[in-house]
Amino acid sequence: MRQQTAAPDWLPAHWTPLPRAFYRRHPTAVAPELLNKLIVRDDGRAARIVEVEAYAGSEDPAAHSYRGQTARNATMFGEAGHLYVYFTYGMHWGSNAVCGEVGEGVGVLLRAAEPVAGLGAMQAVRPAAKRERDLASGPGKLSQAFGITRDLDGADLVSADRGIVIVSDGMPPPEAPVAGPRIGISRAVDFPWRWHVADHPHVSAGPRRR
DNA sequence: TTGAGGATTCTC
DNA sequence: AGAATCCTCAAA
Repeated sequence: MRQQTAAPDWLPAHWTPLPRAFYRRHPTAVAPELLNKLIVRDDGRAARIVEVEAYAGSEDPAAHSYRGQTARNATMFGEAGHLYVYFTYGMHWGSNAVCGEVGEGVGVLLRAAEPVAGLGAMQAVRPAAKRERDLASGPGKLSQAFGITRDLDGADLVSADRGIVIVSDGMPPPEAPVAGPRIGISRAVDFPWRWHVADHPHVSAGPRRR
């Protein structure tokens, strides 16, 4: 009989986890295709991904993995389709989907999403959010809205072994996603490796203008 | 052992 | 514009 990973029983019927092969490619190929996919937790929280950035390991001076594997970035060097969670600025968590082949250290940062279910639970853990579009319109906000911290580093987004998964509900990626420079980095600042859904209100505010 | 910097967010 | 806040890693 055919080997197939069973979808978790808490997942709505028409929400299909993205397969391992989806992630096992270069992050610049994966990133724009993650737009309009859904990130989902086993308590019902779900949000549509509207902004992402690719980080490409040894070819990318802005990547955490640029100088090779360390304790912090070890998950990035593992199997594609797992969640790489990092801590920064003393208080914020960032969530990435590991891509490529084992050992490459590449992935896609999930920068912003539009909540579609479990908004009450998100608001409860995002007290600073005044409006719906404040819930997950930034990498730290998205992680906080979904309760993503160090505990979930390494979670498998394909099997949903730890109650978090990325799925398709049938909506395709945008035909013309907006590409541009990544935000908040100090090296490789011109790589046009950030993509977002055009004119979407849940995209992050972007770099502070000077 | 140290300390600069950080894939940010919030409030003033 | 400035503060918050602490982990990581290279070694200035």
